[in-house]
Amino acid sequence: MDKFKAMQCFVRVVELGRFSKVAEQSGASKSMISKQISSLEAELGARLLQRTTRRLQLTQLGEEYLQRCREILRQLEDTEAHIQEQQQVPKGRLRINAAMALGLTALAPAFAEFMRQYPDIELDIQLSDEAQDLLEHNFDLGLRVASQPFDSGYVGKAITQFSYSICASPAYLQQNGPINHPDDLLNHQCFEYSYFRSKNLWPVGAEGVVIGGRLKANSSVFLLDMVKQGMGVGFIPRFISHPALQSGEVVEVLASEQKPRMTLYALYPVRHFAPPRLSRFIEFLQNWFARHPYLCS
Amino acid sequence: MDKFKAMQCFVRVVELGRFSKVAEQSGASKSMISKQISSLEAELGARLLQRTTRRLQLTQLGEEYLQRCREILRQLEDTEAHIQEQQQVPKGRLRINAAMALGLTALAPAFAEFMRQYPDIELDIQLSDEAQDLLEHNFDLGLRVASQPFDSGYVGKAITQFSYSICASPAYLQQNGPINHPDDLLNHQCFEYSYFRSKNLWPVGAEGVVIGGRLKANSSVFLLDMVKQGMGVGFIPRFISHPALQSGEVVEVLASEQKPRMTLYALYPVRHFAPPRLSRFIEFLQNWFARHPYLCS
DNA sequence: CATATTGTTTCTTTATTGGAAAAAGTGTTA
DNA sequence: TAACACTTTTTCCAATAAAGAAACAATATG
Repeated sequence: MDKFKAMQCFVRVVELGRFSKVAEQSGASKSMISKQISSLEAELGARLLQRTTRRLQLTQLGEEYLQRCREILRQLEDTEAHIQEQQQVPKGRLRINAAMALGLTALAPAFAEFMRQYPDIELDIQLSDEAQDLLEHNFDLGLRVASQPFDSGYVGKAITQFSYSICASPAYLQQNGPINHPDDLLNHQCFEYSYFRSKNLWPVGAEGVVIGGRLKANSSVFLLDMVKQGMGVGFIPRFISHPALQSGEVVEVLASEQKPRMTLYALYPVRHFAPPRLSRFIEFLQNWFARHPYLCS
Repeated sequence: MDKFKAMQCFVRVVELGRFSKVAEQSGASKSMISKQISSLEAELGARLLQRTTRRLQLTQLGEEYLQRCREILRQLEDTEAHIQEQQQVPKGRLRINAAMALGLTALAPAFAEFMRQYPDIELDIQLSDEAQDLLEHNFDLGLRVASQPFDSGYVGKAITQFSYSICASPAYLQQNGPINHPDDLLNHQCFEYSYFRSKNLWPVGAEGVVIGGRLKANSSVFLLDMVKQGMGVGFIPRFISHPALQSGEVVEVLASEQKPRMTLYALYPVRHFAPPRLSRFIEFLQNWFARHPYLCS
């Protein structure tokens, strides 16, 4: 039996509260988790968890063991991070959670270049629209645009800022008339983005414009596509619209108006020693976005 | 790979200085040790030991890793000892080194009873005439009659005291005359015991008697056998002669003379938490000898 | 330069791990 | 009280990894 794995498993079970959750989350089978815990108990000669099919309860011994397991595992992690620190070539696995739209657009080329630059680091990228709990899902890193405040226990590091662009297709503008002033938006089909805090208030011009239109969606990528098809005007993050703007498929209007910016944050659990692969990745991202300023302008 | 085992192996290799020594000592094959170290290095991505066929040398990284390994392993041991502490039934393995003569005589029935009393504890008994280095040979406990001072880093706990007996066979005494006074020994075949510090000076009577005879051997068990066969007189630890005295095969002479005593010590490495099975064993031995005082009288 | 010693590699055997599915347990609900 | 929904545990089989023997390679020593 691999005792460290078993200990890790035990800690995880306590954290998530159910065997099956640990199983699906760690990509192992339920039986495996059960066996790990059982063999740990057998080796110690003590029951760690009092379990019914409905409830898991730490025994007194389990409680004590848990504390010590955590300490030992932390120390092991620190040790390995410390060794890695002194190596030229970082290696290991990074499990990253990122916002879907980011992953599909701005981050993809950055990830690709990172993989070229660090051939010994494996990536496990999970894109999701909802911000996932990093600890629960065992992520090393989350990449999120700042909206919700960070949980304590996490470090949030600003990576870059993104700007928005107001886009329409040339054909649409031809048909529906130009947009030269924020107030012009009132006469246009403006798409609403579901996750936008201010809903149908676009923060452009002095005090914003309350837009109206027939389309509302929860995906900026989807909205951009509708813009391309000439269905209306979108308030689209520049990192999404950038390629389409370059190719001329869509054009930007009200470019000189002040629009809010959003900040991309890297979130990761606080630790004694962050594994070097993680520090490197964050540095890399900051550099990468510094070298690709058009996404922010 | 079982990282825990590998770390243990690594520490051991550094302690013993050679792969092959660890192999034979731990009962594994050389290839196993080699693989353990290699896979540990592979996982860390760093070389721990610079090795030629003649010399092992810790790399700088290896040195640091070693420290941390030791710390982690110690903590793990403490944790398990602490858990065991709270269990009713101690379990595990005890690797014990004992003096050959002790094991063959006094200790054998004690071990047997211990095994009956603690069915979940395995024993690995290594009898040897030379006192072995406990750490090097990975013993949990050494049972030695006090002679050499204890190394620092070890705890020595007195278990019991043994007395000596001066023995001869009835037939021998019949032929060679009785022994009623220490000086009578001068006219008898007295056996010399090689490991005796004072060699041919028997510490009996006021200032001892310088004995003479034709037989010298390094085993009291062997000497007793020669006594049984009527070849002469032996200065024999009582725990060895006891059964023969009981059966009448040999008789004791000069029983009322003062003779030195020797102390049986349990030696074990100092640790934060001694595993309960070890504490129990030592307690057990003390009790056992308290219940069998005839060995000491 | 031969030799003895030691770590590594290779190959085969053996033991262990891991997963799918069935079974058993447990609290809830009809 | 019985059916149920949801868990953990067990069982069995396949895949994987560990372990050992022996041949191999490397290197200080005399």
